[in-house]
Amino acid sequence: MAAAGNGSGPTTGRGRGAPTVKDIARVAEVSPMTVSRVLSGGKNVRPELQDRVERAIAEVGYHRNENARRLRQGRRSGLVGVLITNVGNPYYAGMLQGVEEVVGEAGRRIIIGVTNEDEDLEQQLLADFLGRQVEGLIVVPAGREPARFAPDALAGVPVVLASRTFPDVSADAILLDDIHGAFVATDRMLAEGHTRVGFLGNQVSVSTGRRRFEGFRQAHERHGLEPVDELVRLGQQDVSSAEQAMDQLLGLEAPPTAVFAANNRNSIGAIRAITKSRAQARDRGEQPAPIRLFGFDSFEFADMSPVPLSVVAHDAAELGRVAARMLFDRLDRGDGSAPRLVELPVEFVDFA
Amino acid sequence: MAAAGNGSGPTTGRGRGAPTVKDIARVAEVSPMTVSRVLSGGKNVRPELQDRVERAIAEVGYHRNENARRLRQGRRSGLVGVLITNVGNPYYAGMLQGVEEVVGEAGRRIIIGVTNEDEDLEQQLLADFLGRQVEGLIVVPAGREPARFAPDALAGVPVVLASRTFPDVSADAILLDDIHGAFVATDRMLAEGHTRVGFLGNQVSVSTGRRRFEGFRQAHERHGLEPVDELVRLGQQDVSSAEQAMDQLLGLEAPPTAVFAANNRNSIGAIRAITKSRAQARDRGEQPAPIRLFGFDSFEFADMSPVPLSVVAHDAAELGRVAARMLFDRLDRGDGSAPRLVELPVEFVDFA
DNA sequence: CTGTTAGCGCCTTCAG
DNA sequence: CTGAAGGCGCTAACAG
Repeated sequence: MAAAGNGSGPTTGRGRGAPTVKDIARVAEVSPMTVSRVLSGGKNVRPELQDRVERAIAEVGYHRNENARRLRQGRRSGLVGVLITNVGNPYYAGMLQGVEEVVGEAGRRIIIGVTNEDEDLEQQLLADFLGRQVEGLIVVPAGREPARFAPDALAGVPVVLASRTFPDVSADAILLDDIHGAFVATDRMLAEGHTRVGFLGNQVSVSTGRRRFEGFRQAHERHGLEPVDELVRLGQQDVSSAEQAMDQLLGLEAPPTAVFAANNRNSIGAIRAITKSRAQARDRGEQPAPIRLFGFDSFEFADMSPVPLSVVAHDAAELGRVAARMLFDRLDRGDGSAPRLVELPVEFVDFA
Repeated sequence: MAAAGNGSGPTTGRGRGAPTVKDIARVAEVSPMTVSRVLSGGKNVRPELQDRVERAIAEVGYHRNENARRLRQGRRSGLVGVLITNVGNPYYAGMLQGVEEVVGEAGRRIIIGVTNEDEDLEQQLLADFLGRQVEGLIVVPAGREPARFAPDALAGVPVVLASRTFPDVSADAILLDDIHGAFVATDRMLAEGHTRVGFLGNQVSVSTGRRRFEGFRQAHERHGLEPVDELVRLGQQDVSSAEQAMDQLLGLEAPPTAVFAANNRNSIGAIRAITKSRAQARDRGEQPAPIRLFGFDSFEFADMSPVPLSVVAHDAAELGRVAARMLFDRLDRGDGSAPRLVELPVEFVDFA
């Protein structure tokens, strides 16, 4: 039925804006307080009134204003702010999925912000989220400013840094076992006899970039070697720039015989470049030199790569789930305890 | 400095909870109204007071409570509720990215809900979003209940249905050109001489499933044929169930010589099954029969498929952007105008 | 330019 | 069991 009569008369009083408890009260001929009681489960309300109120609610299509409710109760919003750099990257999408699972089960919701690796935008979104009374934050930090994640800067709202962190930040963080993963991958390639190993990765100003390069370097050190400068390419954020970087490596006079791609964007770019280059070689009637490729991050279809590939595999969704659990832990316990740093294990998988 | 002295005295009065305009007013020795004026740009405030207030704000780390502000102003939340079935599917992640771009540029934020194809959960999330005063909704509907998207049910909050819709729903919708896409793909395969063409897709209770099957059927009709019942497999929602379904098709006495996969999950599952089956055939020393594969949705790595593949390509992010623009159009114009239905064009791409 | 009053929608508190 | 009063944090509307 959904009362269409909308104007004068004391029926709904719905001039503009959503109906309120007052409107319901008027229709049900009770006080706003009784409406509120019914909305909160109907304890201590006479069944008859309960009924009248419920009918009125259905009639006008009332939805309780959760924000006003929380304001009065002095509670925060029930929102968790999630800040990622890019939803298009399946790694972050997977992480978001994991966060959502845990946050959703807790009856809370996610408000998302995409920073696109822009520090100013990140700062703006943080302020926006705080203004919206988020209960906590899960952030893949874009910039090099740990200060903005200090408790003071966030009005005491807890934050979990995900995937990336800072040297001396006072916040929980969940990382992958970047150094070890990169170390083992590189070590394996060096043990196979490769001496010129390429590196495609993030800027070292990003902690994942720094840590994965560190593992790469340590493996070289173990073999009495050093990374070859001209084979190191940093800063590729998407597949096409990664492909270009790999093209450049392949075009060198002495190209690498093996490559470590420090994330899935770079792995996929490398696969594309190698595939293209091999096709061109065959067109020229040459036998293309094989390239040993090891990538950080697994991804859908990694097992179908046209180029033999090994990966440092992990579970992005699990990282998201753990991040959310760490956040809730802190919400429950209060922010007394010291910041925690968790590193998720990685696996090594070879795809023929 | 961030005032540490936190207890007695009229300095901050921050017993618990975030500081408020009153706290700032006390510290700056002005009235709350002056604080409010400064927060709103400082028009009509003496520079000296402005300064005092700004200093106080910085000192206590104040963030304006956006929810209370909006309550007073009678404005809604500045949130757009986005309901999708699964963030892990790159198609929906891409769509989310597109929505975010447009919503973010408009200075609004996204609150997300993941329905996991669960109708009850969908209904619950819709109610939650309305309670949170979302300004609009973008929904990939999970169920078969158009009623819940009627204006009455949503308290007049506008909704744009994305990717899927219902026969007689009174809401804006943005779809892909499903029927035509499936028609052309199937028509091509039939024109190549295939007569037993498999179909892997959604249940027909989902509009994309229904529409894509309809295109499949129309193409058969055009060639004087009918879809072969035993080659039609519906309801695979993920890669592994799609792979199983394709396994079954390949195991038939007369397997299909061509297959139309109606979405990316089914395409990838089919590729996996075909690849596996071909490897097994080769192991037995047999020459595997080639399979013609055409998939709806492009996806990263489609061009690197180990099985020759053609796709009905489109831009998920663009679908998201258009959905968001349609929503804002309606917010601006008011809900006077009739519901709009937009169909995004598709392209046909062959990967050797 | 500044402060006071009042009220957004809701619910805690206290009186009946 | 029910209602009236008052206030969460903020800002329009109105005084000064």
